Amino acid sequence: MEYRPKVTGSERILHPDDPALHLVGDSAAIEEVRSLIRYAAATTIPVMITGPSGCGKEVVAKALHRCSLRADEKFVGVNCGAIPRDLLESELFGHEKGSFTGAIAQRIGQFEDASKGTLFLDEIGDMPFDMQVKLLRVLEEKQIERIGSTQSIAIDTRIISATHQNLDQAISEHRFREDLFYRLSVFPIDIPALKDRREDIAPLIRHFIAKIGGEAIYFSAEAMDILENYAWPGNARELLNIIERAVLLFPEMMISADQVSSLFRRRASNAPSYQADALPARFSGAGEVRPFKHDSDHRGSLGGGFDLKKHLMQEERKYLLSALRMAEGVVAEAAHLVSLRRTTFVEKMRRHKIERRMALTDPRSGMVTGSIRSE
Amino acid sequence: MEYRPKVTGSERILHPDDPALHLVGDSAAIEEVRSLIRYAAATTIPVMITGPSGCGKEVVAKALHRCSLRADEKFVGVNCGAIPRDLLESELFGHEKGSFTGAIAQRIGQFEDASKGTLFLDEIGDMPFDMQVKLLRVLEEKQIERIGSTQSIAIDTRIISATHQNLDQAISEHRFREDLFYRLSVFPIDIPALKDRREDIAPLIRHFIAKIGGEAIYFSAEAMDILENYAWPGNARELLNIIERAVLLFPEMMISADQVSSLFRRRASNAPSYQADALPARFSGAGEVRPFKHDSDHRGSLGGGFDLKKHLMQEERKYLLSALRMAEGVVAEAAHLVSLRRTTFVEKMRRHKIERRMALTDPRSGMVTGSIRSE
DNA sequence: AAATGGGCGTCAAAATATTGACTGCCTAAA
DNA sequence: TTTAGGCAGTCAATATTTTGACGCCCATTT
Repeated sequence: MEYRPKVTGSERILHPDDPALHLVGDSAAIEEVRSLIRYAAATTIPVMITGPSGCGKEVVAKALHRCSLRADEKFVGVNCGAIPRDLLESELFGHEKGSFTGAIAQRIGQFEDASKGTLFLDEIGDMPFDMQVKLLRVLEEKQIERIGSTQSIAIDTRIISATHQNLDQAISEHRFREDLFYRLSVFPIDIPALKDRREDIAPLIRHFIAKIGGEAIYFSAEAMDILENYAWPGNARELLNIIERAVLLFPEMMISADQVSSLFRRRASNAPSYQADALPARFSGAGEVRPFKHDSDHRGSLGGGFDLKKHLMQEERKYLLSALRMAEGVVAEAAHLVSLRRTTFVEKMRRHKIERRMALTDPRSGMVTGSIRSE
Repeated sequence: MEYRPKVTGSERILHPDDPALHLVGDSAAIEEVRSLIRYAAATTIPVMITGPSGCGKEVVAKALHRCSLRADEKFVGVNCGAIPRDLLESELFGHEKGSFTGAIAQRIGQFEDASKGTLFLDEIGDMPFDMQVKLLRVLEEKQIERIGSTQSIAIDTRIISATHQNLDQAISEHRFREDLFYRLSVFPIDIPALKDRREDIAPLIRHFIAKIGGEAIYFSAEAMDILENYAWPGNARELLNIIERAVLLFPEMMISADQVSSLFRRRASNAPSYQADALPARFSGAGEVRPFKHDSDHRGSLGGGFDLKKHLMQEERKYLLSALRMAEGVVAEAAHLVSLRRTTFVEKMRRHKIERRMALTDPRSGMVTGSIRSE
């Protein structure tokens, strides 16, 4: 909604790469994040990005990096929660050859690697307490020492940290150092959960579909309803996963509400290694005996939730009606239009309970030829 | 569809209704038009809107009116080209009772009607030469006389004119008065043809579908390609007509490229009065004898361009593959998913030449669980 | 008025599709 | 090693769909 003038000319000193191009969505929250990024990009003060997991904290960090003055330098990311506790120190600061068991060769730490650039400390809330101490010292002295070395190396690294944890609580529980917190959170950016900015869901879906790049997919109106009203506990990442599944499962299809539901019901066997472990459970639980010979056909759609025959019938019906309308009720021509024999068309009409006059209920008279359109 | 801001508060003197809300599209051209409108809205100088027919000149005029200081006054439109030449004077200036044959009663002209408001003179280029003289005099004197009256009435009307003609040429051919032109075109706004701002096509399509309001429609990727690359000689109006047809003919459907083509091939019988005049031509030309027994199925799609059976087969195939992928290649479960008997599913697979392993060619390993996504 | 031509609905034969039964394979449990 | 159970592939019986032929109706032309 915001209107930004195009600066085609010369200047543009500051934002070499406008972050609006990298964040998706037009919600007030995202616009706010955008302007925070623009502001922070002009500085090197430490930025703390908070928000539930999967809401795109790395994306924001990278956008910030890319429109900062360090855009041409390295962006290095470290997931402080994912790296085993005793490797984290080496990961961050590096080590000299032989400084501990397994230290076969010298190794440059991420701080050094990101020198002049940006270091992104993800899940900082999960950093072990003793590492927090070391990190704080480094930040204060602006220099590091590799493990096993006594030589200090000056660093000039912009720190962006992120966490999904409530650090206030972590501090009060003494799991996180308050002084470190204040040093990292000089400029806080909070990203709300996806469910609190539902306007962004549709743009994100479009973005993901385009980004994945394979065959396109389309969602029916009801399907979009479901997607926009889901709680998205996994936020944008979960949405991406769902869209990836959808593109894989339903390429070049119009995805119905039922099918969207089936996307959420994730398959029992998640790990591809085992193949049979979860399958029996699926079957034992579900119906199995199922006495045959229901006299009619419309059994209440089974496990999957959708029904090929029903779908094909609906599709056929829509086409029959379209053709009949195009032919203005002339069955012979309608049949011709969809490459059917007239008699076949008639039979199908009977099966679908379609009557010729249903094609003629056109409320509009003709095309608008006048020039002033009153409403 | 029309949006009128609630002026609950006090201020908001200038743009009570931002035109961005009424113009669709983000092309540079439209952005330019928007800022021109914003500028002109603050004044009462005459505005001349030029551009090919159907490109939305009335829309622009209304947007301008609605965000001008006269937004609360009347907006009156007159199509100078559509009104018979001898009625135009009366239409614009009104007449006294009995002033000419047929003047049964007194009539207020559009100039008076639009007093304090905005008068939109559409297709001004088609205005008869002698009317141009009279119009010029009115503009210069800022007062009118009803036909058959000698009383002058002061008017305070903002004039917006529009034409699809090249007025320079009309002037050089002495079909249009140069002095009138200069009086009307103080502030010119030119709207480019739709084909010169193709970025606007997709937003317009979305806008029209929403505006029409009925059941939604969807376009396949190739269908959108066609729509975006068509020349649109009728500009936005033609696009609207096409979308109206599409919504009517293909409600809640995903519209294929073939179907889009059929939207353009407008029906031979446009006038509903005759019904049989054009049909014979369509039939005599097309194939009729067509010796049966082509050994295979793929006969070259007939008249209409699309083929229900083929479509249903494609649809079926997509569903079979989806189900098979969801079931990770387990036919029995795939069948279950789409509510088919296993044997039926197998038969369909054979017909479609689908093999079980086609479901297993999944390039991605699993979901991304790490947190830093490199690209 | 009769003839022509196109369209509509119906029907029974012909073409297709669906289904349950049967067989064999494989794996996991006994 | 045997057994049990799930699954895939095939086939003939059954069910459904498609199709050409026929008769009727209406409007226009001769």
